[in-house]
Amino acid sequence: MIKYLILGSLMERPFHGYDLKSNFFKKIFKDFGINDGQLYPALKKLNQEGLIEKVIEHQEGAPSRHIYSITSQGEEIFMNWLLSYDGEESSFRYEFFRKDAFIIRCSYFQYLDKTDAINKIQHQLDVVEKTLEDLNMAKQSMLKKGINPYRINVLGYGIKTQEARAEWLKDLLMQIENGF
Amino acid sequence: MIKYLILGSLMERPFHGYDLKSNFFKKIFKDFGINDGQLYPALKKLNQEGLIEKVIEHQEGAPSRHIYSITSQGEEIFMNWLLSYDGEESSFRYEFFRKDAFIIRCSYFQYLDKTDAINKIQHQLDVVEKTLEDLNMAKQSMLKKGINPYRINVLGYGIKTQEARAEWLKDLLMQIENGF
DNA sequence: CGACGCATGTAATAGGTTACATGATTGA
DNA sequence: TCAATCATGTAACCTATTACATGCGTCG
Repeated sequence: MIKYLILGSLMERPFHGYDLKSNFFKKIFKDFGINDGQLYPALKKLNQEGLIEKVIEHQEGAPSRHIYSITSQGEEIFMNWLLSYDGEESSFRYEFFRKDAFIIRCSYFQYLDKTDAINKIQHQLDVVEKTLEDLNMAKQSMLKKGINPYRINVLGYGIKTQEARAEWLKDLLMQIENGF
Repeated sequence: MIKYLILGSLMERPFHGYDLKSNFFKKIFKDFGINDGQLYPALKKLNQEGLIEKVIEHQEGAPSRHIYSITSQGEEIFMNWLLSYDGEESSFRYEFFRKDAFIIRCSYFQYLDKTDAINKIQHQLDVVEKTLEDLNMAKQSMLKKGINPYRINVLGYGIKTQEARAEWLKDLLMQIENGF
């Protein structure tokens, strides 16, 4: 997946590794980073496969930058992936279950007493509301920058799911307080 | 994570591997399976760690069953995990981005022409609506069986997020048709 | 002087998927 | 007879995370 995230970024303009990390992947909203251990080997591999090419830019008094651009072969691979449906079938299987630590725990809240369960749900609600603030701020900044509408809509999807999560948590709290 | 899913199942009653796979993980709703390559080694490891113990039940004309129960040490580990907040902080980071093939593609729909984009969104909407049907049916069957309310609510969360996704997709279609 | 930002990378480990391997019974 | 169900497991692989390693410049 990181493969296509990198190719997709390079469709826009050339990037060097640190640039991708800080400008593209990270700046959209806090905590959304990519780790070095995945990024640099991936760039190396894509370069070896001929999907991206690099120019090394030497800088005085600073480390050299390896500036990557997408090749025509890379563009072709990217566009094929973009039009394909790979990985879309099993969407929901992984989406809300098996990866979401809170939701998994929630399946077992029957083993907690009422107070502990309520505390855990309330804590999650606080996390979600903080997340929503961050996402809304990120959206405002994207709107200001005139970023393309699809990307803003993707962020909008994040907001929508977090809102749904908050509503669900509130409803769950109410159910527990009323003894289900 | 699989570790706690297994321990959590064994809190309810003893299970053997195939039983877990078919009754517990799979039957809740279609396509939610666990693969052998993960389950059996995990059971072995948990047994070695003393968190679960097994009794081998020989059957005539059928393979033996390895029936696992949770130990008191396993229960302790499980309850500690249940009360902890491990993995809950970074929830949204992974949830809607980076794992969801359709959403990732959607960020790059600017590179598709309008018809292709609409087709892809419509296809996703069909998938989501099919998923919603499955989830709603699963919920009905859980209600009939009298399964504990927390678990039904978890399924309800799945339904809620898929409904939000469907609404978002419809809204996106409208935006595109109106030229954003 | 120490922390942080810039900039690159490697190594070890963890987690998960796919494919392979076996073998009996049951139903179409 | 062929496929499916029951039942266990291993091996190879891919992906991702954490930690380690280097080194200069700047700001407090």
